[in-house]
Amino acid sequence: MRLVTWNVNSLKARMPRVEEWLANLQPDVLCLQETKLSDAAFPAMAFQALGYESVHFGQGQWNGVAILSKVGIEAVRYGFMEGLEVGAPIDDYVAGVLAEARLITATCGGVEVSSVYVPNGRSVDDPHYGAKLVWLDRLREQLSRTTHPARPVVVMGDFNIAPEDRDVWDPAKFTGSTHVTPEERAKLAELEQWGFTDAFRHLYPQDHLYTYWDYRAGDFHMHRGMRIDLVLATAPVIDRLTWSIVDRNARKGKLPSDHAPLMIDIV
DNA sequence: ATGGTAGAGGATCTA
Repeated sequence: MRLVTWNVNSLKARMPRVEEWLANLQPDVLCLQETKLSDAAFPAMAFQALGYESVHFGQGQWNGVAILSKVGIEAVRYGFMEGLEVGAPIDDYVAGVLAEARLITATCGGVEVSSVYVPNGRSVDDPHYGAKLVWLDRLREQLSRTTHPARPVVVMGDFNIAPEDRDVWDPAKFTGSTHVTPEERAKLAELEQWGFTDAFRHLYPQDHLYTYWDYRAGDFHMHRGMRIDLVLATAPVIDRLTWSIVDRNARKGKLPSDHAPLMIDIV
């Protein structure tokens, strides 16, 4: 079974690349982030023609997450449940971020899959940064309420967090920035303490392995990237894990996303 | 010189 996560940075702009890539790689499950589409505009029929069922949680203009599957889509949940309370007290701004289209969950082929687009945070002195930390608390609480680490669970997507300094091309360049702060990394660590393993890192300990490269200044060709797209998987999935890869070829060529697809295969 | 590009929408905001 092949599962993939890909921040496409506008599915409208990326659809030709996504269709070509799907036909070539044939994953069983594809999680998308940043579709930037309303649900009405989501091209479910085009994906159906390629053999995929799909569910989408969109809001137009920004955000938007989806799950495509060839192995069924059951028990779909859109965003967060009511009644979650962990994390700092929230104001209207944080509540607004929590309500955005950044999380969709479904069961595909017996695996509980979530496609996540974690808030960027912008800068550490921006309200968006606080909202990012609360968002990660809510994700953990929802998982603890709705599932269990003894079950096959995968949370994959754009976490907008580099787990370690070696997950950015030059740690010195990121001093004082979001994506690398101890607070963000602590939220990731709490998810791992609950029962997740970083599947790609579990297989590949090497440095200089990235999933995102800024469009600007030729960063991709200069190997100036960040590993901020992750597959978090529980032990029943890690036990079945055979390999993982970042498809850098999808970052090349005409009109690429700034993120590459991250894939895992499980037996 | 705090730069650069891409995508939203149609002036700037977001990443």
